[in-house]
Amino acid sequence: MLRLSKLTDYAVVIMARLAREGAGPDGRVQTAPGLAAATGIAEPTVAKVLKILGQAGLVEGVRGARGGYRLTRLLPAVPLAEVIAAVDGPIALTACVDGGAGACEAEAFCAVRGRWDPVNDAIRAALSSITLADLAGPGCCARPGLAPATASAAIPAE
Amino acid sequence: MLRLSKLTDYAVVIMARLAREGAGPDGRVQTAPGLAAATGIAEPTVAKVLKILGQAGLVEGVRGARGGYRLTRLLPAVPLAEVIAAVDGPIALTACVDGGAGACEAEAFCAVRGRWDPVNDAIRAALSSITLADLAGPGCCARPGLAPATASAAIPAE
DNA sequence: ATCAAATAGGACTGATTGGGTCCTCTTTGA
DNA sequence: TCAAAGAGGACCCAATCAGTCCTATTTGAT
Repeated sequence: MLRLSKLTDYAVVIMARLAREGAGPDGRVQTAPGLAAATGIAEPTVAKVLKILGQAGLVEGVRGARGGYRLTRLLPAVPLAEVIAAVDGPIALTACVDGGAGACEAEAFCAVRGRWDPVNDAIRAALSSITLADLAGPGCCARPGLAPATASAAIPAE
Repeated sequence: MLRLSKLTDYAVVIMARLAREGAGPDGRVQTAPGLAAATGIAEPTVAKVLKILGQAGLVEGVRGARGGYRLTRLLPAVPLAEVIAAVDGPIALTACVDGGAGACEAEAFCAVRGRWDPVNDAIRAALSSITLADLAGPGCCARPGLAPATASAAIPAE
């Protein structure tokens, strides 16, 4: 069904939540347990997603007491393709493309070998043109001067 | 990794092979065992894929002795999105979109609810703009007047 | 009329993948 | 010195999918 993993879905939700909580670049950090409570996602899963996002450089982890996570970029600067690549791995519809020779046993017969590249490029382009801000919607990107939202703040009706 | 299923990959290969064998609309039919031999895909799997494609109306099955399959449309008229939808199901990156209410337990918290639609549309558009002819490449679409290729015919160097 | 070839449809099984959890170590503010 | 929180890795269970097989139906050929 061409679906992406749940982890990627969670990643988008969590990053949107980080932005709403004011945990942007150089902002306050937000803890994994706090984000779990705010999003309804299980705490260990939230921690796992944040670790992955941290390795990809999409969020920054602050260790120690009073630690937590914050975004390294504002949502409009984060293309969806980057989040998917961080969580799900490289964006490629078939295993052939990056597997090189030998990955496909029907290589000698394969009539479509090497022709998936335009498809993958098209998908990548589509996912790169959409940013997390598009997914999070207005009101999710905390702007300077705005009162920081708390976890109990009402979610704006959409 | 956003990968589509192997069955979809097989479907593209098989349909490209059908075109190359001259089994286009109103053309000769090609048997499942013959296609299996020509593509290197296991015969039961070929049969399974053809059955699925037949239900979707992408190929036409002729029953009985001397039966087989033929394409219902020429490759340039078959968008890749249609093949993927036939084999893998509807193209949607998340389960939320078509599940309606109640499909997501975090619905009340979900900050990105309903915002995946533009993403799905972008993916669908990208996959609809590519036809099987693009994937099969030149030489795969048998034109009237051309000598019908046999299974042992050399595959044109690409 | 009978047989053989081939599709149609469905059921079943094994393996791969990924979601989810847990444990330990390190860091750091109180 | 302690507690809170992230970092990293290992592990287990479940869902999904690929692949196979069986049976019924159709239809041309003998």
